[in-house]
Amino acid sequence: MQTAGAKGRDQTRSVADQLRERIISGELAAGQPLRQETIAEAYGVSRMPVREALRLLQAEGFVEMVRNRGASVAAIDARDLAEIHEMRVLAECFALRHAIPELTESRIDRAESIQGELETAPIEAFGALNKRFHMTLYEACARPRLLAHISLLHDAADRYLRIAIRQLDYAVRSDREHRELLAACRRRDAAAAQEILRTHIEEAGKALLAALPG
Amino acid sequence: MQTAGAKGRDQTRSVADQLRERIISGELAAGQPLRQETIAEAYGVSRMPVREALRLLQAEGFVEMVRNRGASVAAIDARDLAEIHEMRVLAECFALRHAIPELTESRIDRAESIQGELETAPIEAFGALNKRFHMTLYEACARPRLLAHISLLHDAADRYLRIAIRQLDYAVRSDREHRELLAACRRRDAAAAQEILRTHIEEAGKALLAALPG
DNA sequence: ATTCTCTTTATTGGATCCAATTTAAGATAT
DNA sequence: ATATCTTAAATTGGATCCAATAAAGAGAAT
Repeated sequence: MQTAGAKGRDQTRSVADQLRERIISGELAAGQPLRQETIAEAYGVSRMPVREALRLLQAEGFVEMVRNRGASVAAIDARDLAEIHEMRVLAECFALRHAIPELTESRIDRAESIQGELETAPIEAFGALNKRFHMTLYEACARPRLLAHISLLHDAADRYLRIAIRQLDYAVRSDREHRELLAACRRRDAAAAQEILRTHIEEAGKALLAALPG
Repeated sequence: MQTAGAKGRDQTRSVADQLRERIISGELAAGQPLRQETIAEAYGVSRMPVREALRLLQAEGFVEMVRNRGASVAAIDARDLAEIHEMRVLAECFALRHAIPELTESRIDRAESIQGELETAPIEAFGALNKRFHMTLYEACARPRLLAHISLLHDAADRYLRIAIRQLDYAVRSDREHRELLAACRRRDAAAAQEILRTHIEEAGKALLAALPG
């Protein structure tokens, strides 16, 4: 009998994925120390895959490591939040511009279906589904490096989202903007789509900032 | 007595830095397998810091890892080269736009001094000095996430640079464009500076593409 | 000769062990 | 009572050991 589902294959990746999710979800708060032994026990593995997972998450910017002093959950602040959304606007508008000429109806249908889920799913699923909606459209641009970059920015943004999500009536407007974006995509109207996306991301940033304590 | 200078502190970082440099320099060719034991012996450390270093470089995109089959130097191709330079234009023009209002004369002087070195230094130093020149200007924008992103893109681009650098009379034009960029910065002319930077990066991409075998 | 299978070998992934460093606590002096 | 020095506990970094997997090679059957 296995312990926590970490076993079976690629423990490093497994531990990294679970830790990342717990950091994004806010279960592990910013600044909280991440003791190797504790994590190892919790997942039923040795300290080694934990060490590699922490190293990986450090490279992704979710944890900070200090030599001989261990790892902790990376800090968050308003400045970083603003920067993430600036970078999202830049990268995602560019991706969308190049995706639109390559968009198939079937891909737009898939995005619309995800948007359908998004509108009925519980609020905890918002971050992941929202990311899938956006990525589904962008993937048509066929730029792996750019897509990986955007994916990371979404994960980074989701840390703030989970903090703010409760007092947020943001979801309603977000849904409307997603529908507008899909319509522009169906028309293959790159200029309009880009403009909708830009304000969509900027407004998301502002809403999160307003909900951020401090 | 120590072996290869890897000891002393933070072996993982040390090994990662040296491997990264050897990949960028082209000493380690694309696709070449990276055997843990071999690298460990070469640097006089055990396999463990090597494993963590490889994991780090994987996250940075310089090596590819397949479960139970080991690591190899990441592939390069024309498509990736083009993507890197697209992303550079996007990120660096944005960084420069926000840096220019914050530029001090002393910072511009520092960039000019680096450009001076660049024009006399041996060709092997071009990549590193070129990066320092650009980063010195951008740092004024005070956006750590963006700067880290740009830094990584420069390293990725340098892999192609080292391949092409020999048959390249690119350096002369690059120097002229750097001088023009500095002049625009001194005038605090954001629009002109951005335009110079955009063509500067685009032309670099084209020159590298032309020199790429295949 | 070729292909398939079995065995051997090389190599990675994970666990445990040891050393070095940092943090915390406790004793002592002022 | 406070500050400082000494010592002990906790924790990380690195090395070695063992197990699991995949590549390579030898041998047999067609």
